[in-house]
Amino acid sequence: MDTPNLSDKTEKKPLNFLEEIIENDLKTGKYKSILTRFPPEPNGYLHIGHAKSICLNFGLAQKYGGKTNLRFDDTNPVKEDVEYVNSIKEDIQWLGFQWAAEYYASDYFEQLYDWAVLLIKKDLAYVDDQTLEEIRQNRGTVTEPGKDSPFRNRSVEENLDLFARMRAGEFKEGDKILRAKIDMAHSNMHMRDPILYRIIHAEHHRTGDKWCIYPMYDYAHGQSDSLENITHSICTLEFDVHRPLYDWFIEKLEIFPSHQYEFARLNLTHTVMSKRKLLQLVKENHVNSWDDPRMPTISGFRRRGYTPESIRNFCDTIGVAKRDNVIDYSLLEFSLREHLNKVALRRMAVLNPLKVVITNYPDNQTEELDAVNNPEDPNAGERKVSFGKEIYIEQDDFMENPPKKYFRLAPGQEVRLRYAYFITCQEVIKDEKGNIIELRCTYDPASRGGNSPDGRKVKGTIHWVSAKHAVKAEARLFDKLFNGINPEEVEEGKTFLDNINPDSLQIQECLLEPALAEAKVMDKFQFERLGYFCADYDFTAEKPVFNRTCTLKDSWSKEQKESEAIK
RNA sequence: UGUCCGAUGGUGUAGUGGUAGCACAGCAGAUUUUGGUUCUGUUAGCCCAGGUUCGAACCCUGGUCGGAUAACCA
Repeated sequence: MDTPNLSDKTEKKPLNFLEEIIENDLKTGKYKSILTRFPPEPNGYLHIGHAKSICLNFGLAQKYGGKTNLRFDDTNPVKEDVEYVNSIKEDIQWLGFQWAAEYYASDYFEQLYDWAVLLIKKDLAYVDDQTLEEIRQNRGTVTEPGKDSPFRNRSVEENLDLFARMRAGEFKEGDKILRAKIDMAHSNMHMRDPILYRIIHAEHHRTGDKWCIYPMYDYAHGQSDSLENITHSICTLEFDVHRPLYDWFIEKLEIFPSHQYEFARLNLTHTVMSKRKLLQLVKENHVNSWDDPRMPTISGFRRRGYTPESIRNFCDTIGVAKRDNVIDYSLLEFSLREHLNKVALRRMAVLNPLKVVITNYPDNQTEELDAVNNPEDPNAGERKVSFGKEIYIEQDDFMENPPKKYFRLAPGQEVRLRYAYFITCQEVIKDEKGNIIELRCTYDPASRGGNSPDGRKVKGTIHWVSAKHAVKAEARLFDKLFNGINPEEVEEGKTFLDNINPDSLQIQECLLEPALAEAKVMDKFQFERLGYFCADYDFTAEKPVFNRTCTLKDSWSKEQKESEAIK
């Protein structure tokens, strides 16, 4: 697929606050070049919110000639898995980015341990025997200071001994932890002797059973940044209150001073964005998989038919700032359509077929008509489509009693069959229940290709497939997974699951022009007047399966709905 | 209730003491062999109150509202 250059429109964009910081750091010589990192925990699949972070971290590095590391924040073995590691790598690459180096926080466990020993020796860390509950109690509240642990003043020697024995596996989970010795009365709760290490007797997906003590996020993250000489450590807003601690470790350990900057995470209307909830949707089978096309995961969007370009452009368009935001889903779709419109080949397919017999067309005749592959791209060329006496059109394209300004087919009304002929509806055939089952039309042989030599105009052009040549296929039509702009906003006693849209997936048979049977998995098309579709992973030539990525903008049906609403 | 962060059209995002701009969405029109695309026009905004200043979205003070934060998660 061609990838038009979408970057030209970003050239003159004003700087965001991160770019300002970086340009200043470069200008003042604080850094010669920048190094960012994308640090996911491998405990789930990446979602569109991560895409924002990826585009930011990799994009910033690209823009300023720096590099970006991929680092898995794998400090909690019970939640993590290699399945997630692999999916994360695939998603980043699919988005179009390549990391300079691949690291794991677990690579640093030995170094982190040594630094913990150093902190103990400096009397800046101690082993605490309090229970989880006691620790919670003694932490105080936002208005009251906490209380020092009775174990806070253990000797350096005792702490060293205890910590070594923690590592050696002498204690049960919860028996002991290592804490930093800072200030139990600090106004920032994160500075009230934060926990550095806890005991977890679990198999780690990389280090196996080598360790039974694991560093906490706060103790691991900044030091990992520092070890890699990360210059700009970019994370979301909720880590803002962690920054003093991030800086504290760097200062006490006297290591490379990485700096943390926070931005507002992405929120999308009609979507949930927490890994916990997405995991729940998968585990409880509300969707079929992490890459279900209705999921806001990167793999879900990929399977749905989104292009990496459209997602990157979206991330670029929404900008980055520090205020909370909720992005309108339509902006994502705009970005998608903008790209697909340029690159997707046009094809004809009928979702809800209505048979049309052209009474004055020769019985056994078949014609090959020329059709443009993409009016937006002359290089896309043309194709032939077969035409015959019997065709199918869309049920929506005929009305027996049409309203005003209905440009499509109606009794006595003439329309253009795209790339074919003008036809006029002469007769409506119904079954015994009164359902319209067939139309009898006449065609104007002089209008071959879609133009009449007498210059007469028709207002409507509709798509069609030849009955004799059409290929049956499965169409998967998606709607929003959730009702309501914010699915997390629920009444008492309800959960976001109560906002699930029961009609988010509709599977139906459809008819395709034959060229579509030759598609390859993930090929993207515009089915004219219907929307953008992409060949699903389940697609085979024998049984084509297409996902509707999104509909086309449709000012007609919108107008219709409004006028119906008035009635 | 402490600390921290934030507040510009419906939604995002610029503007850093001198005419509030851009995108999406909306609306209206033109073009169109997709009721698509494209093009044109248009509706709509500085949280409030004081202060500094010739001049404030921007600086100061005080409020208000929203968010984060009190896991042995990240």
